[in-house]
Amino acid sequence: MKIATYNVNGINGRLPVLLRWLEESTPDVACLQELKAPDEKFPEQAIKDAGYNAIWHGQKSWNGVAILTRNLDIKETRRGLPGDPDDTHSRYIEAEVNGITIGCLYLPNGNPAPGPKFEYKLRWFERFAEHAAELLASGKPVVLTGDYNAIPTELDAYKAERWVEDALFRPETRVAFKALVDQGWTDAIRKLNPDKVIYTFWDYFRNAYGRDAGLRIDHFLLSPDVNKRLLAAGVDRNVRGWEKTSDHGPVWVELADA
DNA sequence: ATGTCACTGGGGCAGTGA
Repeated sequence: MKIATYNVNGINGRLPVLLRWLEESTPDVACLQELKAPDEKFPEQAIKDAGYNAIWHGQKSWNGVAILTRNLDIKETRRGLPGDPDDTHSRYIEAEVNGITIGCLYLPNGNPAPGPKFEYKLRWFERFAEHAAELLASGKPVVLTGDYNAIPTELDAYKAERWVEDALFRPETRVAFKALVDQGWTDAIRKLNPDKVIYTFWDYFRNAYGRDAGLRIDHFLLSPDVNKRLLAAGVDRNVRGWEKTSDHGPVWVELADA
């Protein structure tokens, strides 16, 4: 079973890129972030024609998350992150697919930091960690994947020293990410590549992709029994080189059957 | 600081978020 995550940066603007990637990569599950579209503008028919079922949680202009499946039923278990009824951002959707609970998240960017956006990021991170702990305690197989907007370590950023003041790499963000993983999750990409420089994002400025000046901010966290099933993990970095592409590349894991 | 995208309102392009 192949599960992927992809920050599409505008699902309608990137639709040709998304459809091409789905056709070439054929993930069984695809978690999408940054739809940048309200619910009624989700390209439901094009996704269906590509062979995928979908659930989505959209929002006008910003954010927005979706889970797509190919030949698998989706049972939605949560829409929106619990813990703050005043939070209006569409940043979390969760479903049970093929016996696995899959959480698809778009963690706040948090820049500029310090400031209210960074405070929102840290609060969101806390709420997410609480929910993650509950999922872990349930004993069910769980995958939490998406754009975490968190650079875990110096290995995960080109010229990390330039990112120390940025919300993606500030100490508070790194501490929050490490505390989350330390609940008992496995960072799938890092587990299979302990020392390798692997990026999932290259910004649009200064030919970052051409220079491979990237960041690793899209992550797969696996619960212990999913971790035992982990066969492979990778980044479809070539997709970042396509025309009219997102600034993120798709990331995926391959799991053995239960 | 720089730089480049997508989206919105409103009908060109500035403002916003990333």
